Amino acid sequence: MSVGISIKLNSGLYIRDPQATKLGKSIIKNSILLFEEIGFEAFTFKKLATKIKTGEASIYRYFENKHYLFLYLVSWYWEWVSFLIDYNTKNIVDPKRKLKIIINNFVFASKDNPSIDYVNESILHKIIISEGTKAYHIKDIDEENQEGFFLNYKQMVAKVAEVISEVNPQFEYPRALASNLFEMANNHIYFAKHLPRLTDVKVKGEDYSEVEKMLEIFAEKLLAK
Amino acid sequence: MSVGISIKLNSGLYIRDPQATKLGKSIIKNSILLFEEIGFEAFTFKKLATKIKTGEASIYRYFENKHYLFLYLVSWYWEWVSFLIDYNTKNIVDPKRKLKIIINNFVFASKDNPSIDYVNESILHKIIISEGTKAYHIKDIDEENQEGFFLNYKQMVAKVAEVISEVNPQFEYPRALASNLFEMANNHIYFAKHLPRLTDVKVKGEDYSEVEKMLEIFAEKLLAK
DNA sequence: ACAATATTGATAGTAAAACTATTAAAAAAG
DNA sequence: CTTTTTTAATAGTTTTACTATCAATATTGT
Repeated sequence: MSVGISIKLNSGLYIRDPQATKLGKSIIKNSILLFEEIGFEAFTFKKLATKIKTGEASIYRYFENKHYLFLYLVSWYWEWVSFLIDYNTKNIVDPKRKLKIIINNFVFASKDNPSIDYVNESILHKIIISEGTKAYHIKDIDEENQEGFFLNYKQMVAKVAEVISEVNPQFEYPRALASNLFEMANNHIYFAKHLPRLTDVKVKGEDYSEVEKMLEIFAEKLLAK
Repeated sequence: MSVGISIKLNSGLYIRDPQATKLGKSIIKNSILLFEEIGFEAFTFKKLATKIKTGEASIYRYFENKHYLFLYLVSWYWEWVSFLIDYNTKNIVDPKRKLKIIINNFVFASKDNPSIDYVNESILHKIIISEGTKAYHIKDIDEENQEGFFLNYKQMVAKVAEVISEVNPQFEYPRALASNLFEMANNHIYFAKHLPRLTDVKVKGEDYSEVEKMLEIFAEKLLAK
């Protein structure tokens, strides 16, 4: 039985709603796998089409190009983390505990029972860690922002910033800390794996607990009164 | 008169040393301008060749491809910031003052008298802000790291981490804080300009002083004993 | 159940990007 | 001032990024 998660994303991101058809879901599912396998640069619609045994043109009927498909997946992730935060902080009143849970969700981004079968959240998380920021480091950032393509990220940051302000209403940078904790979580998992001299934490396999601990200490020190 | 800065970069980054010839210098100079004008994705060797009135093939004699040229420029920036830190913290003993100067260099990355005429450091800084992280968010990260292509970043981070440890020897994350201050400087200038709801600071034109202040406060709180 | 409509699969084609190769002309070095 | 290196000009190949067409298949509305 599904827990009833529904991920609604800006309809400007796609031409045809991929969640509405079998082929669309296959595009989502397999693009996540393919981005992880070969990386953003080498990813092409032709390769994806071959993988899911359809024509290149069929994919173009769903997404204008690789960038929009990627942004769709990244937006999905932002929504997913938002959902996790809501789900896991439900009925918790202590803002410090809430923030700890948020940090845990930034770092692990996982949930025991999977939500939507055609999205492998764990692989999606890996993509975000290695290249998630490419979704918004683009020349057309202002036009796309105008279209509301980054609302999911902003809403998630606003949600976290609110908790931060609850922890310490005097803290002047709640949004900056929120986005920084999110970015740091991804960055330092990446650094630990690939450029270890840029960090002090170690990760072994999927064990990111040192990253989590570091973020907790950072947050605690920054929000101390 | 030049101050005598010499920027030495890993020779694996290029096929022929661009600093050694007129055309090479023109490639450096104009690629900085072109990356800034049209962005990483739209940048091609053909367009660059047209801009500097040479053939595409001539550029391929200097750099294997766009990625290596870009990495060359980003490495230049890392070296440049390292130089600025050395230059501006010379003879200063108080580590807290040193760290303030480092933060100032992360945010402004500028120097009154220009160093090398064919590199516009101010435009290079803009490129780093908008897309610098693309240099190391790549599929071949481990192979390229093996080749030493990120040593300039690592050395810069090590240098800053040392100052951080001087400020507070008990602080457990000197490298992570060093890389984070650098990344935050770029990120929050970008956010303030393009995705303002992801930060709390404002930038007006080239005035990044709010970013600087935020980083100072972050560093101070994190390093308080 | 069946006609109307929408979606797909298969094929083909164009324009630009990402290179490689060749050779004559120009520049630099000994 | 001749040998060697470097560049300019041209041409060609493969791959990417995308558009168009249309018959086959699925979906939907009654």
